[in-house]
Amino acid sequence: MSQSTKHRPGPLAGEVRIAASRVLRRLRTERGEADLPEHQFVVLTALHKFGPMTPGALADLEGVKPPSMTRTVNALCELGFAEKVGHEQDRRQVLVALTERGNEEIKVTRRRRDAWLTKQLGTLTPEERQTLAQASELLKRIAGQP
Amino acid sequence: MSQSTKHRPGPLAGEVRIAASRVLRRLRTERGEADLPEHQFVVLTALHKFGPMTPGALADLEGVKPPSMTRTVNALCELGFAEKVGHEQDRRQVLVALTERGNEEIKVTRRRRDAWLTKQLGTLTPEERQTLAQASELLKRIAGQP
DNA sequence: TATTGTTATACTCTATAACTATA
DNA sequence: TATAGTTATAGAGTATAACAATA
Repeated sequence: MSQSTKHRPGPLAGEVRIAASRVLRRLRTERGEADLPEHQFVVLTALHKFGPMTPGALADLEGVKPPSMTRTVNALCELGFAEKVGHEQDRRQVLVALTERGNEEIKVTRRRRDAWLTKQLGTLTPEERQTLAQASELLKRIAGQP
Repeated sequence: MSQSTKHRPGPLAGEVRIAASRVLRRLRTERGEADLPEHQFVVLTALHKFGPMTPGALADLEGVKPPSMTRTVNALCELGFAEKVGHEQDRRQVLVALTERGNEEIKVTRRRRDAWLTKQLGTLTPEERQTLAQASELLKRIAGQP
């Protein structure tokens, strides 16, 4: 396939999808036995990023139904990584907040997961790393905030 | 965070991981109702790429245990996307092969999944697309073949 | 005896439907 | 009556252990 072909949006889409899939697959492979399940970990990172949220808002954000999020939140609470706080105005609602232990867990897990990728990136030239930094910005822009 | 900081392997690893995660999450969101479950689809693509394989080899490749792969392969066979063929030399083994319908399914699914990403890439400049093309190559190199 | 694949069984995560408490 | 969250129950997908067939 020619270079110019790969720069057209259609063919490039396949290239980007494959590249992203393979990197994430490798990152998953490098996942430690002690790591939290992914669906629990992403809730911790959401709480870290947006602050305390209701289970309903977390369910919407993660694209699961409320009963599933109830389970996930309960598991995180039992592990001591999150806690439920009553909403002050609306007593139907519950706010889920990150605990100090949860915050620490995020940091440790990220370090462990990124170890392999960091090593690989170290084998690239500074120019290649710059290309990846720019590409990361573009991809995040395309994908939107969440 | 400064530009130079992001170009160091450690911080860059986080950026790359986040960017890849978000793009794949959006792609999953855009997934059609008619699409095969991911674990079935990746088996079809493996058969497309490597040709007929045993269930055991597929299990190793996808990182699941043999009983799980038996289930997945059976589902694909019932859908008519794959078929089992007896091994000629070693009659303990079974070869799983892609059918013509399975081949067609791969093409259709890929087109559907990449539609959203293609549209997003169309909003970028040619230079930005070139950056993404180069980055895709780098990421595939880092991640290795599978 | 070792290997390949399957069956039996249990656990996890998800969903839909029904229920409780509050607005 | 509507909304937020939970509980009850069922459906996928995966794993471990035990089994059958073949080498």
